[in-house]
Amino acid sequence: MLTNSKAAHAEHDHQRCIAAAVKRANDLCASRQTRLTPIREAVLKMIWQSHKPLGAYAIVDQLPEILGKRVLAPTVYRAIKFLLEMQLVHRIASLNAFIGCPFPGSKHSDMFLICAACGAAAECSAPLVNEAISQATKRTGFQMASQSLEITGLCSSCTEADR
Amino acid sequence: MLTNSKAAHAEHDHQRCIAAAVKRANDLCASRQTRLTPIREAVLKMIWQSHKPLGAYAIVDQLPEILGKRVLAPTVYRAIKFLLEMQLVHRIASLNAFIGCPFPGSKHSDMFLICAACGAAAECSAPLVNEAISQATKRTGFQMASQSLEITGLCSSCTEADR
DNA sequence: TTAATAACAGTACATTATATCGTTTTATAT
DNA sequence: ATATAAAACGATATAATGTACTGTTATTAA
Repeated sequence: MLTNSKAAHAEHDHQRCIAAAVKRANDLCASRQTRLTPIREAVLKMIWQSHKPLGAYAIVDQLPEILGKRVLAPTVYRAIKFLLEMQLVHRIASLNAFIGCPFPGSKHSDMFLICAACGAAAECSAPLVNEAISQATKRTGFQMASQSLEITGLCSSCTEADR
Repeated sequence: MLTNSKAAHAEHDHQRCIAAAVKRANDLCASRQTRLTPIREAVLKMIWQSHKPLGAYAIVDQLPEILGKRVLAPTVYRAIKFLLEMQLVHRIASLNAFIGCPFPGSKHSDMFLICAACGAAAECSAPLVNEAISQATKRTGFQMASQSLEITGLCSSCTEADR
């Protein structure tokens, strides 16, 4: 199973984590001839500041720290829209919040493991889950276009912390 | 596979469908010693008016037709909260909308098949999917508490209509 | 009947998201 | 290099969704 749950739910060099995400973003935009403008890059960095899904207005509030100037909600939403289209971030519907995608650019339907204690969310690729969903869906005659699978609970770090 | 996708996505006697849902609700509330008040019943009926997930403010707007008087948003949200707690309705996070539950009272984690064409959503129980999710989740050390699985696409009726 | 609890009415407000329009910046074609 | 078109942004306003809180009414339990 491919997963970034270790990265999301445990200690790691997060500055490097952010830098890698920005590099992937730059590469992706270059290959698609789209522009990772300063605002878009700042929003992406902001979202990657932690592994916790971040709301749009939290981005609005905190963006000056990274961007050096204040921007308004529509600007942030425009940037988010772009990042979603580039698949650089995902929207967590159950939280109205956004999280960085570790595998940008390629089509994928992963599940998200959202920790109710620490707030972190891990994107987790589970082929068998997708296979089961695909089969179950087809069997009803439904033609699937996209899926959203969000799991809430306690991540391994927070479970251990409990004991 | 248990599914109500036929009911949701095809012609059927919908008045009976609503009546059955209200009866289940009455039974459930009786057995749990909670009250299906006129407002709660009206909200439930409203949600069951179609198999399309209904937004809270759509309920506010249309409820007078069923209830005979106007109620405000907090009242509707209170009723929805109760119906959610009784598991008489589900919230579709990706739509900010609510849909009647055909199997109320019992704990279950079903997938929702949401048709982008007709708007109908079908709750669909898929044990193999849940099993796969459970396994994949456990393997990361994550302790699952709840899940939300929403599929978007075209239902069989709308697919056929395409041809 | 009274006290406690649950449900509701109403106001205000918080949060999330988008429409619109004018301006600036960037890319493209001459 | 310059004109033109397209993309991105700034700013205002407002829509849509959801909740906090206070006081009142209805229901239940003692």
